[in-house]
Order: sequence, then C-alpha cells, then structure tokens
Amino acid sequence: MENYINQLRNYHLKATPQRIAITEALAMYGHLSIEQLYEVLKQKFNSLSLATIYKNINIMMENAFVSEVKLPEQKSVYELTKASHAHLQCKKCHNVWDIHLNLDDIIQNASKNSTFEIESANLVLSGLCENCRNEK
Amino acid sequence: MENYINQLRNYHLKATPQRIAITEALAMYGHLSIEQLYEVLKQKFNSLSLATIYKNINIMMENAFVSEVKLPEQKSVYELTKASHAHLQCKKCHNVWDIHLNLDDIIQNASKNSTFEIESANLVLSGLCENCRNEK
DNA sequence: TTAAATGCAAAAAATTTGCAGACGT
DNA sequence: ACGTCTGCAAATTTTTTGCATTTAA
Repeated sequence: MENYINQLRNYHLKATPQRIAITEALAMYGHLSIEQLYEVLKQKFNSLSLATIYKNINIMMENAFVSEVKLPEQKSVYELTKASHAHLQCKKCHNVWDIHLNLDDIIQNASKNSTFEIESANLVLSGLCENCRNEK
Repeated sequence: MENYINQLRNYHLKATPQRIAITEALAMYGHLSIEQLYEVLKQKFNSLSLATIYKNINIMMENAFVSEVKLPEQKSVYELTKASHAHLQCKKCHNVWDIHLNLDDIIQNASKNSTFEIESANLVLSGLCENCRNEK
C-alpha cells in the first residue's frame, strides 16, 4: 500500500485512492479488463465513474506504469508493467497468465529472416488452462 | 477474380461484388483496417455503407476466410487467412508484413514451461521497416 | 424463387471530453 | 495554494441492428 504509493510516484503519478486501488487490483488479479477493473473498484468507491478508469488507465499506460495486453477473440486486459514476457490465454475461462519465455531469442531469430530492425515481441499463446482442461 | 468468387464460395460466402472487392483489396494490400477497407472500396461503390464492411468482415471471420491481426498501439488490421505465421509491425509507418517463422517451435518450447495445452501462437514483432529506418 | 446481402438510419456500446468541486502534494 | 484528479453529463467514436429493397444462386 505504502509501497504502491511510492511506485505510483516513481512513475510521476499522483497517488489518489482510485489509482492505488487500480494498482492493488492489478497486483492481485494480474490481468483485468476495463470493465473488470470498474467492477472491482466499484466495491470500494460507490461513486466511481467509468471515465476515471479510462483516464487513469490511459495515463498509466502513457507513463509505462501499466501495459495493455491485446488478445485474440477477447477484450484487452491490463497489467502492471513488468520485464518482457509472454502471455497464456485460456480459450475457455478467458483468464490470462504470464509466461516467462525468452523473447530475445525469438527476436534474434526473426531478425535473421527480415530487413526489419525489430525492437520488441508481443506473444500470446492460446489454449486450455489446467483447470479447464480437467473439467472435460 | 473468378478465382476470388470460388474462394468465397469455398468458405460458404455468397460472392457479392462488395465481398469480391474486399477479397481483392486484402489480396493486394495484405493488411487493412476497417477504415482503410472502407476508403478503398468507396472508390468502387459510391453508395457503400460502413455497415457493409463490418457485416462482411464479421461473417468472413466467422467463416475463417479472413483473420484479425491485433496490434500494439494501433487499430486491428485484417488479412486473408493463411497458414500460421507471425507479423512485423513498423512503429513509424504502421504498415504490417507477414513473416514466416516456425511458431510450432515456440509452442513446443512454451509447452515445456507450462501446464497449458497450447493450441496456437500469436506473435507480433514491432520495430522499424527498412524504408523507415533509412529515412532517418 | 428464395434466402441472404446491401445501404440507410437509428440504436447500442465504447471511449473521450469539459467542467465544477474535491483532493494530493 | 496549486495544479491535478474525480465524477458527472454530454459528446464523440466505433460497432451493431432493423428494415425495405436488391441481388446471387
């Protein structure tokens, strides 16, 4: 909590209660959509406005405190910015997990096959999570 | 052209002039956004409605004739469905290219590090294309 | 001939903006 | 105290829907 206040400040973001709550929610759940963030924070702030979520997520992305994860077949989710990693998306429950693959290898390999100067890689792996796989 | 008519029919899509034109545009340009498709087709059909683009792209995706490519920091583009491949996105000119990497290797490697049953991989590599790199 | 597609207008959904009052620093 | 943030309402943007007419097969 104190921790989140300082983290926000490190990214030049005023530590308002709403922003602290967004940070807490993302730290706890890992990946949330705009609508999910709204539902979670709504518990704590009953006068919360969706516009506040949008404004905050936008400025948090501009300041690289939060990152957007674009996913096939579902709405984007947002996460606290971390070291480069890939994502696992469950096609059944739609939850998202981090997976720590070496994206640099992929970038280097791809660089051999192109004239691009590749700076970053965005990888989403889709399938069934352990839970959903066992359910059927 | 005849060719596109049959391709559309293979995917259970009636070959209307608008759909043929969408197919031609995607075959020619590779990757186009909704708005770009609208602009391109508008040349040919001056009574064209944006709703027609949306309806067609949606049904073409349902029938797997067209695929959506979600990109970091820019609107989705659409392409004719092809064998599995990755994408290169230029951060300057915002154009998109296919790159034929072996995604199966990536999937197998990731599978070792997770309990997921991974079915597919979605990879977008971002950087500068040759043109934009040379311009500065 | 018939089911489906088109284009239009309207509706719905998603996102952004402006502003007055509240709040963090 | 100052500049920024919040919540609200309104505006804008994006996407979908309903319907009359047209069209592909």
